[in-house]
Amino acid sequence: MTPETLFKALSDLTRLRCVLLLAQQPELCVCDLTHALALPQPKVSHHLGNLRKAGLVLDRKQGLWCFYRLHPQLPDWVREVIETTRRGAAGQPPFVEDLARLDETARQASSCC
Amino acid sequence: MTPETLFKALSDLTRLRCVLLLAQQPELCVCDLTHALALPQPKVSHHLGNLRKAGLVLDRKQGLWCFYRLHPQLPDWVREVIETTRRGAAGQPPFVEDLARLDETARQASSCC
DNA sequence: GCTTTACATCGATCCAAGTCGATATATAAT
DNA sequence: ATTATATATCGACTTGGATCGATGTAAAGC
Repeated sequence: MTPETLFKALSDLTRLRCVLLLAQQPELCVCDLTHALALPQPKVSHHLGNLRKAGLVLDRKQGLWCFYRLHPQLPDWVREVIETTRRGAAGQPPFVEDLARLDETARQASSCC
Repeated sequence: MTPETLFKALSDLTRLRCVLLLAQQPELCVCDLTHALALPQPKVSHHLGNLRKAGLVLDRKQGLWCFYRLHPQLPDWVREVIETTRRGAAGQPPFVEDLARLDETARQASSCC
């Protein structure tokens, strides 16, 4: 994982939003991410594919759903960059809204998975 | 300074190399950066302009030279991301070579400024 | 004044990559 | 089998942005 790979991955807002959500949850399925980000499913899926190719996330298929999580073997400095960014971005749009929508679907148990 | 702005700025290798060099020096002129990166001057200047527009660096004109430095009022989390990256990238190409070339010109006093 | 040096900008080209809609695949349920 | 749901992929279009060479600007020295 080179710095260039990491920053290219995080330079797109959709991917950044995915990563910051995944940094707060053990794992999330595509439909939960789609709802949290309020974006078309193909768009989210496309960017998750990019993150997978970049080595930032790992996916686990279970039945109909596909759960994504941060890659468990990320170098320390990469985890640190993500965590620092998460703290720096906390409270700012659109990241607050993403978390709010995620919490909402979790609380309603209307989650698909 | 939004996370998107920061990561877009750092997602280009030329800009990342500039920032990591500037993170280790109080300031550097364009010609020193050009030598350290071993890249055409218009290319370096162009990317420094991008970094300036992104609010990551500040320039100070003095006579014939233009000195760049990291913006003194960067948010803490931005400085932390840069510093973490610098540590993570230490010892890897092309960043080691950049530092070596920078030290070389400094030691030879063949520096233009 | 002229020349040299340092830096920025312009114009043109080109490629990566994001977006969107439609469709394919695959699993589960009835 | 058929249907529904979740996800991935494909093709077409479009845009942002990187690259390069040439030129412009501005300061310093002679």
